[in-house]
Parts: sequence; C-alpha cells; structure tokens
Amino acid sequence: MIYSSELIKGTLKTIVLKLLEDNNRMYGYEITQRVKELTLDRIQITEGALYPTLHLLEEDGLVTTELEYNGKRARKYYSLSPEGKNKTREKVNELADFMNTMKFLLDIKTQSA
Amino acid sequence: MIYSSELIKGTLKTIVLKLLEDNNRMYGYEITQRVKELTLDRIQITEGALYPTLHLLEEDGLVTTELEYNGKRARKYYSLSPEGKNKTREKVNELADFMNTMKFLLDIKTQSA
DNA sequence: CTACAATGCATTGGTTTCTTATGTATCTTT
DNA sequence: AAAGATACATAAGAAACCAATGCATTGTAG
Repeated sequence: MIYSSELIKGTLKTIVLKLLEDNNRMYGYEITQRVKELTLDRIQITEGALYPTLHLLEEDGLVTTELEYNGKRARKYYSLSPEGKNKTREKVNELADFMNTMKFLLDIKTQSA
Repeated sequence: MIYSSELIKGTLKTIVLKLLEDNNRMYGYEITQRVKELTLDRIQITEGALYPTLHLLEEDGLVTTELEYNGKRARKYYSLSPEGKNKTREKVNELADFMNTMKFLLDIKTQSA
C-alpha cells in the first residue's frame, strides 16, 4: 500500500524535523531514501516536495546548512537549530495528539442523537 | 489545542464518510457540529471546506441526498451509497494504517547509518 | 567503454484542497 | 427588535504537494 498523497500533506514538515532530530544531520536525498526505507516504501517523498520544504525550514531558522563535497558531488547537510529542536517537539506532540483524536473519531460506533 | 489546519488536510473526506457510516444520514451543518463536539473543539470544519467536499462526494456517487424541510428551513441529508460504504472502509483502513506508520516514524530514536 | 541507473541538487507549472469572506434566508432568544 | 444560531452555498486566494524537467556526477552492467 502506498498512501494517497493527500494523507501526507501536512505531515511532511514534521517527518523531516523528526528525522533531523534523530540523525543530527542529513542531506536531502538521504531523507527521501530513509523515509522510503523506514516506511517500507509506503511513504515516498518526492524531491519536488522535499526541497521547497527544506528551504522553508531554513528560511524560518529551524535548520542550518553545510555544503560539503564527496569528491565533486555536492551534498547539502541540514541540522536542527535550537529553535528547530523546540519546534520539532511541538510538531511531534501535536501530531501525536491529533492521531489520538483521529483514532477516537474513527472508532466511534454509535451516534448520540 | 486546536490543530493546525495543515494537519486536517487530507483527512476531511475520511472523517465525513466515517460519520455518515456511523449515523446513517446527516446534514451539513450537523456534521460540523458533531465533529466539533466529538473532538472537544479541536477540529473545527468550516463550511467553506465541508460543502465543496459533500458536493464532490455526491458527484462521485459515494453519497445520495434528500432535501427535507423543517418548517421552511431546508436541510440536505446525506447518506452513503453502497459504493460509499466500500470507499469508507478503504479510506478508514488507509488512515489507520498511515497512523501506525507515522507512530512508528515518530518513535524512531536511533539512526541506522 | 559506453550506456543506463543511481545519486544529488534544484525549479517550474499545474492541481488539489483548504481558508476567508461573503451572501441569502430562517428560526430562536433576549 | 436585534442578535445569535441554524442552514445552505459560492468565490477568490493561498498553501502544499505532484509531475516533469533540467543539470551534473558516480557507479555498474553489458
């Protein structure tokens, strides 16, 4: 099962922040592969979605970047800033809370009216 | 806590289908109120989001409608069609599966590389 | 050794989906 | 009588993602 793209909308930023929290620093392509691997191909982040998101996180001061070369090939490493770490906790908590609410909603069996 | 709107993106259709499955038939305004009530105000569906969604479900043949009058005030009741019932199961299962995956992703503590 | 796949960055145009605002009308409460 | 709640709906715009494309380097299969 590959999740319909609409489901992933709204969670991408949180996923990226969480991965950065766990891995200290990562580059873009690595993030797409890690997510694909961790979710057994169920979530496939496209580059057209990821790069704008990373750039936005940088603009917002949530991540810092370091450009490094592996031979001639450039890699842009992203790391959480202190604000980014706080934001990550916020977003993860919010998502966890949201999932509990949704779980409740989806389990409702009888109406009250 | 009121969830940031981006979180709700992509789940609205599933929420509506699930409510209709549980309640047999409902009208639009009732759906907004029921969701608000069930989620203790955490999820507030705006009418600008709900009505287009309901119309789309109808176009897709997932719901049928009956216009009824309570005095002079019209209410448009929505009910799941047989296809709508199948679709509801699909969407609910997909969302449940997605939430499990997200839960796993958010709990990851160490990197593999 | 050469073509193809994978790695790695990025942008652009378009679509979907939601938000905000507005509009109309009825019913209820103060 | 006014204000708020009920009940429908649409329109303009923004946000976020997708699909496609582009460029360049590195690894691999034939």
